[in-house]
Amino acid sequence: MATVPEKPSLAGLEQKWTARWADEQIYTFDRTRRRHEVYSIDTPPPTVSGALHPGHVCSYTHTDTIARFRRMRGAEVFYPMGWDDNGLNVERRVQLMLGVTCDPTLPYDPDFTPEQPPPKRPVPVSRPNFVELCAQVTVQLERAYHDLWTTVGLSVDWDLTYTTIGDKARRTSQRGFLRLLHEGLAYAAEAPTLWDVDFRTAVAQAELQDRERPGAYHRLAFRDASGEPLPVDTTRPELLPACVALVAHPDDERYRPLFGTEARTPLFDVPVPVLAHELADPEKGSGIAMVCTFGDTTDVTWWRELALPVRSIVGRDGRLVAEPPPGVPAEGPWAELAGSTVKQAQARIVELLERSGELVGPPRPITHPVKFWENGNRPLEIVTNWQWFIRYPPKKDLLRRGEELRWHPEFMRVRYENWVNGLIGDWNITRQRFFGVPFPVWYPVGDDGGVDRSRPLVPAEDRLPVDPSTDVPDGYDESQRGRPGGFAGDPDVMDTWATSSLSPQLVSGWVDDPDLFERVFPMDLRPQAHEIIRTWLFYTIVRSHLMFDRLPWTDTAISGFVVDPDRKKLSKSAGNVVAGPMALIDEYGADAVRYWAANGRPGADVTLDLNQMRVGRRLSTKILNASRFVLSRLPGEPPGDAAVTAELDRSMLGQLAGVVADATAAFEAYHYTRALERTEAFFWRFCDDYLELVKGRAYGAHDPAGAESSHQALARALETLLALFAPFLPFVSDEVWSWWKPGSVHRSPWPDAGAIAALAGDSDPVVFDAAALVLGEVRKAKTGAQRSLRAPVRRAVVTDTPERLAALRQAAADVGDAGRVDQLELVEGGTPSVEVTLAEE
RNA sequence: GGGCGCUUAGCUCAGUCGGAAGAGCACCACGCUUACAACGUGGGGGUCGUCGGUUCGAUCCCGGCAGCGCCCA
Repeated sequence: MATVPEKPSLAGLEQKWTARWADEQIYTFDRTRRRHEVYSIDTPPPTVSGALHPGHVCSYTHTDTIARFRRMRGAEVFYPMGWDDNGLNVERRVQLMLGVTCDPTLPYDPDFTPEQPPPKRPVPVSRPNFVELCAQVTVQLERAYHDLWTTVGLSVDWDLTYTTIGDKARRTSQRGFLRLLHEGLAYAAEAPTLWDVDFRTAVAQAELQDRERPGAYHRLAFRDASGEPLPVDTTRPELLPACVALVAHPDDERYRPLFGTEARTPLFDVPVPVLAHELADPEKGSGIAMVCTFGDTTDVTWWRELALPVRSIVGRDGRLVAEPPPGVPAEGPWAELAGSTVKQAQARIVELLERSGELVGPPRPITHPVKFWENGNRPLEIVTNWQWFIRYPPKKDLLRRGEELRWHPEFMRVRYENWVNGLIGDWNITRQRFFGVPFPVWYPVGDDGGVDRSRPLVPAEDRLPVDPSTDVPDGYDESQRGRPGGFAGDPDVMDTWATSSLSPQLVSGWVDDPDLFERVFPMDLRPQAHEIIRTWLFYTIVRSHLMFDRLPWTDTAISGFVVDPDRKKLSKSAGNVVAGPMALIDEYGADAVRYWAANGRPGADVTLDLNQMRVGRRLSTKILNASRFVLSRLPGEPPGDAAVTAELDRSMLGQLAGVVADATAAFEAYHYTRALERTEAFFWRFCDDYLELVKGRAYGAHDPAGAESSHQALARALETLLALFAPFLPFVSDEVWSWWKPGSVHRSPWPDAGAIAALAGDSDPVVFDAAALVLGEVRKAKTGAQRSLRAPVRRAVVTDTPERLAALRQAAADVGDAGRVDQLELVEGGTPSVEVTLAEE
């Protein structure tokens, strides 16, 4: 029988149950189960950058409630965790924490230890040293994440944990790349590339951000074919030496006569063609624009579509290159520009133009959007560079995949469609960084010492993962590295998304565990935040489409983000420090923090609301106390065949069956918030009304049959409510479960609405409602008279319809007990009322 | 400039099929009652952003506008 603590408490439940769940392997994936029995989750690997905030807890809790529901519903849940420790975020973190910077030209120093505290000026270290430090830092940070996730009660199987920089990730990533390469879906090209001059790396379209920046139109005096002045507006006069054409709109009457003729640039006197293109905006500036290689993405489009030559002037360091572009003499103005930064070059060239009289009027200041890398500090430049690309499938195919996928909430689908429709070019997966997955590629070095990028050397798949900077291609030896007739490794690493876009393949054992892969792939659920629909979700669909011709999962649940109340409310309230997630758990308990999180619907932003956490804590306490009461009333576990005979009990169970049906349907549709709401609302009615009404009968105040009926109803209702709460409040629900049941509630079956309905039989919901209503009126009378709720009632007269009175009559004795009513009279009549006369004091 | 979402009590939010506005918190009052005073019981509190349309009837459906937020350009 139940062993109920004298004074149940929430204190220490997290440690107690976290340890026990781990010991008993409650969440361990049973890999003997077949695909149709499995529910598999493609968990977002959090970026290991060190900053944990309540937002993490929120969205991961959402997923956990779904995982727990599915597990109780009978599915074998495949729920891994991953760490995104690959890429630039980690590099930046390491540079900051340890005061080091990577210099790939340095040799490895096995004895290097970072200075403490980190020096102000970063110490250059070799690439192997740098990668080593990245690995050390991520291990530290991952431990903190692991502690938070277990304390908040995520039911992940930790044996399945992966990282995006580990061996398996590199194998998966490199194999995925090689497969696409063999099919011609990955290719290398020397192409204009968005380039961050500070971080010295290429940037993908998805990582762009427009920022409003001040600029100025400068009017430059070109000359047309007949030598007449042709003023052209530009915001980037420094790119004049890179000018390869002028364009205007085909319908622009002002410039139509010039199409097909040549103009000459000011200062440099270089001939450039005047051409027509729809993208030229007649409203913008002079209506005729310089095409430079390359000022912005429109330049790239013009350059490609109009088949223009290249005159590159900006180098990868953001400075003008030493050699002038073709057609521009090295002497003269170029000599004054070479080697200067873009900013310096602009000032200089404006001076030169003013001196030559080729600047028309003063510059006109404007504010315009400029493209930045989302992590960058200076505007992006466009440089030509050798890069690896993944070829996108046709847009219609990608859109069809978006339609196939079930989105929760539905409206998030639009963001995917908008993104696909706006795609330009292919996916550049090359990053000129250090801590990432290298391309598994070498190139032959010709006898002249030149690297031949057109004939890449690739390893067999069973050699993966390889690092071309230390490994050697088949048929060569290390002495031939960089030598004429030898080989050279590809120096770059992949974009971190090129790895994380394979997360379903990575966790499912695509490269090393075909048996597991069969059992969990394609997966069921991709939970993630909305701001990475255009990156992670999109790229994952692209990879799965190209490699498997199918969606990687059937459903995606998109979470909103946590809104900081300080930003909305008092911004300067004294001492209002935003608490970290661990501090919140310490103060309110993990169940309470989860309760707050679960109030955020899929796709909706969640306000960080400490009050909701208090409410969650109160609910948890209530569950302890109510359970203690119920269990202390049961003389033993009621026999399985004990019938529920009292109409009040059946009415309550009938309503509970409805709640179970609702909660189940809500969960199936990923509306966990609604499932919680329904459960919680019923639970409070169960406590406030049913427990009060049934108390006397359960004590045995009347006949044994009535007592037995109440015992059976109480036991069934309690176990049902604990199970309904289990996905949200895993700690307190398993605590109570352990008082009287074997095993864990989290491996127990989800309640069956049909079975509860069967127990209730042909029950009438009005019995419970009417009894609760009268009890409420009796309380109101006592409160209004400022009397104790124990105060006896001499007489209560209930007026209502014959039907409702008939229902109430079934629970009359219970109402009398609970309200201490001496005489309960039922009168048929028009206007329903309850008249209460208290006994004399 | 285009798209999406939101706007309901002081606060955080529900509101299903178009049929008399809901919960919790906060506030006020009362009550130590044998599960719970870290509690319970009850009460007050609304022009459902705004203007128009459809309808016998609109928080709900349609259109315009405003504010807030996000995504894209």
